[in-house]
Amino acid sequence: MTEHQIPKGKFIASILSFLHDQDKPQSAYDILDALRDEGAKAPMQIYRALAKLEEAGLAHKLPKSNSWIACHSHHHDEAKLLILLSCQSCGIVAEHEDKTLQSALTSLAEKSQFNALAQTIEVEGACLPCQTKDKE
Amino acid sequence: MTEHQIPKGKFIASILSFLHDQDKPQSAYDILDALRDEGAKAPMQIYRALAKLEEAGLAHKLPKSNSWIACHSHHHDEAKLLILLSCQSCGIVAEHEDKTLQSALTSLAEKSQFNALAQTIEVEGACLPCQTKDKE
DNA sequence: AGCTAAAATGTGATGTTATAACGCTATTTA
DNA sequence: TAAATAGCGTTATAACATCACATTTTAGCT
Repeated sequence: MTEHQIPKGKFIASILSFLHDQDKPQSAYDILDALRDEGAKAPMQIYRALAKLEEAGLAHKLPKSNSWIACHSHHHDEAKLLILLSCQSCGIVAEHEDKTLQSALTSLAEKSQFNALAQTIEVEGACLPCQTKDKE
Repeated sequence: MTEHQIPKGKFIASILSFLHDQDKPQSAYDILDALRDEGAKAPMQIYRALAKLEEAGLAHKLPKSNSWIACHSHHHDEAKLLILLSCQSCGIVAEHEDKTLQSALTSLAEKSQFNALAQTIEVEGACLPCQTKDKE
């Protein structure tokens, strides 16, 4: 069981490190720009690396906002459902897993005889700081 | 409480009717092509109408596949969470609501003090016919 | 080491999805 | 009717993503 090993590839480590340094999700083109120094020239180079990172569980794509974050937790060992609470106001993303939610989804899928793959769910809303901020 | 009224707008009715006729999600550009006859010429016309339809709960965007379906159910009266089971093989999408899932998400959001907006969750996987088909 | 097959990479072109911006027209409201 | 608002048409452009194909690197073999 050798999960979470860092896949090999030219830009893998730089992307991971760049994403870790950011507190907000980055688009593939943001990443591309950040890696010009290291020789990145074309989007394909970034997308290829992101695909590997995602497969390895080391990065997550936010499906609604077409951007990526590095995985900040060590919990995804057999996780099938990752919930990303994404603040529309400030961009911060919190990663969660939730057994209840996961089993509810599993049982819904079973009832529907649907074979669900591992999922990332992006929930948009407002984080606490922004809720209070926005009331001003 | 005047939900689910059809919003006004030149292409609203045609889009809704077109989407209803399709058994699979359509991209904005698919819709544009389908509505050439009726005078549609630019993507903006379609995106504007889709935004209204979505807001009215009459159409849903699949966040992972950037495509739209008409709402096929009448259940979204106060729904905050819509689950779309989307078959990667044949493209069919089933709409579900699930109280357990919804309350699990609500309680996760509360614990995190996150103010979640109404959500559409796209779950990718394989529908029953495709599961059996793919075993051949 | 030398060979080979597979995997990874570089790169230009292209495809796909979505919005900005701005002017015009129709409708509502004062 | 004048002003304000909402809707619409249109061009251009931004933003996101993949195809296709040549080249290089790597891993496994003898």
